[in-house]
Amino acid sequence: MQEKYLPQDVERTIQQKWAVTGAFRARDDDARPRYYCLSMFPYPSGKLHMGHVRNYTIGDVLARYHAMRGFNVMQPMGWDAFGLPAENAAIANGVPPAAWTYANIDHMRAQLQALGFAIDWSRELATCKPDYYRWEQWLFTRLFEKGVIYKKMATVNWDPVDQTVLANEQVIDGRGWRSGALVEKRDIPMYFFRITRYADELLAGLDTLPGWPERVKTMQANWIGRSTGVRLAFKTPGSDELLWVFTTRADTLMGVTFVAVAAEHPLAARAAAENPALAAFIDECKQGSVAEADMATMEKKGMDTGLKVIHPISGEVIPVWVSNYVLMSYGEGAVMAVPAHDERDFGFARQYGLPIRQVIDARESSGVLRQAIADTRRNRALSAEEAEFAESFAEHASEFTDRAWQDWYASKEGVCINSGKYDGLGYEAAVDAIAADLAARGLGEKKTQFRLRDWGISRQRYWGCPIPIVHCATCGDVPVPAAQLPVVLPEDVVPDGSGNPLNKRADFVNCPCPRCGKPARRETDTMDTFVESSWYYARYACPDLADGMLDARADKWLPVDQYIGGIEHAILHLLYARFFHKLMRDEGLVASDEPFTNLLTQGMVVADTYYREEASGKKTWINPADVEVKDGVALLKADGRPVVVGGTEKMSKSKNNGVDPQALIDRYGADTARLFTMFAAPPEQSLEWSDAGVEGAHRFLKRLWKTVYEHLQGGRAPSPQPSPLKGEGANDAQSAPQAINDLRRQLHQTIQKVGDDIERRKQFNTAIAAVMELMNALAKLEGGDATTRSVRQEVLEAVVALLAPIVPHIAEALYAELKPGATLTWPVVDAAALVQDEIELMLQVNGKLRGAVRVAAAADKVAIEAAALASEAAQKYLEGRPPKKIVVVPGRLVNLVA
RNA sequence: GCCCGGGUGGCGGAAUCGGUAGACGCAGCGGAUUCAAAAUCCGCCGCCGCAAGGUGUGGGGGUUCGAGUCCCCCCCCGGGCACCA
Repeated sequence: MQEKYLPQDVERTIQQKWAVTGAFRARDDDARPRYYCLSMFPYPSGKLHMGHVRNYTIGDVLARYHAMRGFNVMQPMGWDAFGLPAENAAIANGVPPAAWTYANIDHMRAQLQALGFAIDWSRELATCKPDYYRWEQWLFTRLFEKGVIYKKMATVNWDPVDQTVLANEQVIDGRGWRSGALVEKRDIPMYFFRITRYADELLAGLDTLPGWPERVKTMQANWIGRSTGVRLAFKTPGSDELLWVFTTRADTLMGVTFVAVAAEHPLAARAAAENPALAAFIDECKQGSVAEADMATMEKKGMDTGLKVIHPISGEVIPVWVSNYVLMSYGEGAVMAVPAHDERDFGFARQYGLPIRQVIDARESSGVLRQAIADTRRNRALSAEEAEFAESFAEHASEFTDRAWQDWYASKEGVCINSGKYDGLGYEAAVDAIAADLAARGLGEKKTQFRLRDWGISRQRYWGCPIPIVHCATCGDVPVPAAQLPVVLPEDVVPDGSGNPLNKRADFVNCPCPRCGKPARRETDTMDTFVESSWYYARYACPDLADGMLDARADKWLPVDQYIGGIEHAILHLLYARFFHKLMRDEGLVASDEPFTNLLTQGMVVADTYYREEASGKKTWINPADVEVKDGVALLKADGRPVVVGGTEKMSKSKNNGVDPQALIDRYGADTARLFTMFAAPPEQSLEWSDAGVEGAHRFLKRLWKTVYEHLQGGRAPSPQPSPLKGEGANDAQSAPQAINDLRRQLHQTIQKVGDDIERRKQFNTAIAAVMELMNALAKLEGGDATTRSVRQEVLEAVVALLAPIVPHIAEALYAELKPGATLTWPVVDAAALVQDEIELMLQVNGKLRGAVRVAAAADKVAIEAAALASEAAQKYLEGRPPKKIVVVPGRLVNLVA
């Protein structure tokens, strides 16, 4: 055995051994229980960043742990290879996206291999390869024929200078990222997946996923946004036409003071025909990006159309306004505005001097007021501000000050007022009564509405999976027949940033119509890259299948037992993948309803961002590795001049703040990199990157190596003894020294804890800490007698096994020295070693910690109370008076309440 | 703006079911070893205080014998918002 720990040597040797034995091959015909462990595949952006290392180490720890416990483990890897960054690189460097992508894949694969992940590389796939996307196209044509995919108009960001569609990310402050031109909204035809047809099932399915984090399920449920409300109509004077709106607050119908419609609403267009000012306003609304965040934060603007509608119950005449805060894509593209009880309506009404009518009495539900009332009841004096507020609320609520308003606007708790016959009704009763009255007049009904919209997948981009449709003047949109698939994307193209280069490729565009044979045009839009990532997990089961999308092997491996990926995918990717699984199920391709049984959402690895701004306003992002921070000033290492500090953000290509883990691996080895990332923070929490602490992880591994080396200098000791351990040369009645029994108890407690931390809690930092504590305790154990050496051997064997999922190279090398020829398996807890005779309880007096008492482990409440009362602390703090009450928490503490 | 998380020493974090706040590690300080340094080993290390003791988990209030943990209000930071992946 080498005296010194040389990670590079160890890792090279062990990795070669794994390669030779095919250690990570997942067998389709293995009868043992399977464990399909999947980490989200990376976008091949160039090199691994710390987020990848973290993600894949978590997956690897779980995969290796389960392998040690006897599971047939599959851990595959692939490449989410289509996407925008490849086109950006092409624009910047003139390299074809295909060549750039393949080069990146080769480099990143080598990095993953250097990290020693237990990946079955025989299942590797890349989504940009025709043998992968062919089946995506095949499924597309099937779904198109079924009507699950359809075509309609949709709004995109249009850069009028570059003459191209922009991604939301490419719109910065309402301008195109390259041209700087003001972005416009433009309507173009797109293909849509009818995900809304599955909305109910996607929502209900969340309840069948106990292995998913609650927060992810909540986010998805809110995203789907099922709401029951009322769809109701306002009549137009002098015509049969109806203006429909959807509302979840029909109980506030009597408080409607205006109706607001989206700029794209047909009614607005009609009014604008005779009103140039209105037409100009509608045009103005078309400026800016389509991103919802932008829509929601922009200044609310509106204009009176001059049109009037009639309130369906009161018959009142109500003005119709056009406003940019109403979205055409949600509900009916029109809302009934109740300024007293909706925040946006309220703001709008105040801005334009529209009337506000309170129709819900909800003062008790006010948070601020509730607190004030509670304080008053406790006779706490209110602050001047609170008192003033409470008073103004009580007396002048109807004056609609901004603050007072906030205290009733959104509540469903109050009862109707100022609402005629509905006065006094609560939320549900009022909605029911109003819906019934509307139904009787044919002006409304209860309706379930979803926030979720159909999934538009057309992208006006080159580097993506071609949409397999041919446009024929005679036959219309014709799906490409299965025999003619795949529609292959030419790989020799270099985009220049002005539109989709496929349009300029006659050899791609021109083709005969598959139906009538006449000359036709191929669709040049490609698919959203979320489509590829929605089914890759299934393809890993049969990546070599040449004549179908999936075969029977899919159900052998699916659903995925453990899925691991960034929290940033909590909604979109995970919802689309769940949706796709149901589409594949309904095509008979898989049997299960959900793709991922257990989900671990790792927190983001974040890092500081730095940039320099050019005169044009364009920002150049600078990698933190190239920046030096001195006395709070950030300087570029290259030129020593300052750069702007942009805040801490998710590591990303676009902000260029990824930290390259390669330096870490080169210097300390993969095991140190893995140990440190697992030790730095629990997986679900975000991790602010810093290099400090890596040394500590490396030191620990060196110490472990040295401890094993020194122990083995005296030869291997025999296997662990059965409990209870006997002392050396002692007779049967005499037990081993206390120190040895204590260490063995700690050892078996640690085995228990580490297994629980990995398997149930999925918290590896505490598992590592427990092993470190055990090693610290071992270091204090002295002596070279047979019993001591045997326990030392037992501890070291266990420590190496417990760490093996995290630091597999060093673990395997040390295990081979400790137990030649043996295979690493998970250590077994010796229950007898855990037994304790005496325990220490904390002693509190009036809830304050005042000391401790030692009692027998089996002591009952009476004995514990007696011991507590007899203690020094009790004498001192009770001053002779008997306690009023004694609280005993078994195994923990005793509290004397005086 | 809306939805979802988070906030604990100088730093990363621990405290799993309401029961010893700060495990483990980093940094720092002191010591041993060394010609010296690195490496290594030992010890100290929330804050105030000489001490006794007090105080302390973003801020304010509450429930409880007992609150980092539960409830109410507020502040700050991160993620997502449908064309970044």
